[in-house]
Parts: sequence; C-alpha cells; structure tokens
Amino acid sequence: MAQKNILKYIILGLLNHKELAGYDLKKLFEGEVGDFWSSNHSQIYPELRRMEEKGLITSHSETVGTKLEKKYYRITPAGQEILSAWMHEPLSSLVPSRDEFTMKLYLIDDPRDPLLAQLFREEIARHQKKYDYLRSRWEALFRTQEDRLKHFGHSLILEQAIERERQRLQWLVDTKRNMIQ
Amino acid sequence: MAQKNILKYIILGLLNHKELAGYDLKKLFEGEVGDFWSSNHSQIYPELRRMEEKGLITSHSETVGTKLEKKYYRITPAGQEILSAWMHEPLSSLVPSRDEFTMKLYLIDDPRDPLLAQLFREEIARHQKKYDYLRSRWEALFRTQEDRLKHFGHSLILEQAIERERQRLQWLVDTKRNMIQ
DNA sequence: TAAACCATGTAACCCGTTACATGATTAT
DNA sequence: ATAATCATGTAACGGGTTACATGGTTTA
Repeated sequence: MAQKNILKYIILGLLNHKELAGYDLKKLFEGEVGDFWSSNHSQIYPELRRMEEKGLITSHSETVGTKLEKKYYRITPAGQEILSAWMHEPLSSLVPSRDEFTMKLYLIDDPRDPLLAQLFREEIARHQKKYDYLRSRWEALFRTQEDRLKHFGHSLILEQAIERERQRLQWLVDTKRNMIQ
Repeated sequence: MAQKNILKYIILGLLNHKELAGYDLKKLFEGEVGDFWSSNHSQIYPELRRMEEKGLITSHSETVGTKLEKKYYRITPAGQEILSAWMHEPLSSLVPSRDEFTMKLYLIDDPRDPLLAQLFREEIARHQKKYDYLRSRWEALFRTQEDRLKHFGHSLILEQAIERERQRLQWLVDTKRNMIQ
C-alpha cells in the first residue's frame, strides 16, 4: 500500500446525503469541499467505477436533453457500513506539513540574508489572500444561525481554517517586524 | 509532471552546509528535519544517484571499519545554482490541508452526533502530544540565544510550529466546550 | 553471541496531477 | 455561430510508501 484511499470515504460521505453524478462531485471539489479537499475528475470517475464494482454504490443513468447521459450514484447499505466504520476509526497519525515556505526558511541560517524578508512578504501575501477568501466564503455560507446548524461540520471547519490563517498571519507579521529592526 | 520534486532542493540545501552520505540524510529526516519534512531511504538513494548523474552533486566513498563503504555527497557549483534559483523562485500556490479530522468533521452535519465529541477528544490528544513534543525539541535545541542565531531558520520554523499547535489546541478546546453544553 | 544499528540498494504498488479525447447542451 | 459549460472517460508519469534484500559494525 502507498497511501490510504481517503477519497473513497469522502465520496461515500457526500453520497450519503443525496445521490450525485461524477460531474456533481467534481463541481463540489471545485467549490465548497475544495477549500479542504480537492480531486480531479480523472480520479473521480475511475474511483466511482471501482466503488460500484465493490458494491458500495449503485448507479442509474438519466438522460439530459435528448442524448447526454448523466450517471447518478447512490450509496448502498454496504457502503454506509464502510463509511460508518471509517468515521468510527481512530484518526491516523499526523503527517508533517511539507510546505515550501517552511523548507526554505529552514535552509536560511543567516538572519541577515535578504531572502528572509522577501520570503516573509510572499508568505504574508499568500495567507492574507487565503484569509480574505475564507472569510468571504463564511459570509456567503453561514451568515444565519440556521445555515450554521444545517451544515454544522462545514461551518466548523471553515471557522477553524479562518482561525488558522488569522493566527499564521499574525505570527508572520510579528516575526517579520521583530526580525527587520 | 505529477508533483514537483522538492526533495531534490531539500537535499541540495542540506548538502550546502556540509557533505553527507545517504544514511546521514535519512537520519536527518528521522530527526530534526523530520518535524517538517520526511523521506525514506528508498527515495533518498535513487534521488542521490539521479542528482549525481545530472552533475548537481559529486560523491566519494570512504571505508568505515575494514569493509563497509560510506558514500559521501558534496554539492557542485551547478547544484548551488539550482538551489539558489529555487530559493529565489516565488512560492507555489497553497494546497488544501487534507487531514482526516477536517474531513470527518465536514461530514458530520448533526451537532448532536456523539461522534463529534469523540472526534474532538482524539484530535485534542493528538495535538497535545505534538505540542509537548515540539516544545521539548525547542528546549533541547534553542535554549541559548547563540543556538537560535546559529540555526536561525530552524528555530523560526520550530517556533512557528509550536504557535500553530498552541492555537489549534486552543480552538479545539474552546469549540468543544461551546458545543457540549 | 545476539541484538541493535550502520549502510545501501531494488521492487511493487498506489495516489494524484497533467494531458489527451470525445461529444452534447446551453448561453451569448 | 461560437464560446462556455456539461458530462464522462483514458493514458502517461512522477512522487511517496511499504516491503524485500544484503551485508558490515558496534554494543550489551
């Protein structure tokens, strides 16, 4: 085994709410799910086929217009069992973060290296942008308490991501200021 | 191309300080570098061979004891240029975090689901452990100002990681408390 | 003398990305 | 008309993990 196939469980989890076609899943990964997980259609379609072979999902086609076929997938009891088992399974161990900023910073051993300030500027810009984006997502999705309750998990991870970006930005700005003078 | 080969630059950056054998790199990835990046020897050795073929590094063998050979690698001017170019290159875009906790949380839409509290307990335990570990690493490595200056980048990313864990723990504890009652 | 560690390699496999490919439908 | 989007697939490739494999050296 190389890595464990988490995509399978994500798909099961999404299908557990309602039936979806591969294209719908792709759109979800480009939209609201995409803030936390992404996947390309070239990975989704073969995965769906394998999951159907294993009996975790079933499919039925519907025609859109006159010729175009849309293949909807629905979770089976077997699939729900697999999903539930995964949800109850302990979390696997934390993996190192592995971002480029961290690694570049690690390799700079001289506080006077001019690269240092540039690196911080870049990282600050990246995270500021992400922070703003996530906040706008929250505004769009969870302004009312009703929306927050209806998609409880989603609102939680979005809030957590916003907090994470806020904290990271603050650390970056503080550390940069302390370094420069 | 699938993913970009960052390991190459990490290795170049490590060899830029002093010559190292594949086994030394493996040990670094199990030790202080491992907090932020990890790699197996099965990936390191072939990578070193490819890098030597491209002229980024050179090797010379030394015998340990009477028979055991240790193959030391040294960065070449060509390798230093590649490393410097990467260091000056803009950071590539942020990728979604993709951890299991986040995804499981996303799939829980009911605030009363008993899985919720269990998930938080687990995640808190994981991050508490990581937090304690990172703090002990900092204590071991950077108690004196001299040590901090000597390995400036390393001390910075360790501090950042500690802050990150601290903030995440706080969010987890606060959110769990608000949820439960 | 046996266990732990040093030291280096290869092979199999899976995941995820990019690119190739085709055709229908809708919006401008 | 034509561009954008819908909809579904396959192919090639690189990175990373696990397992297989071998032998030397040090330590308890």
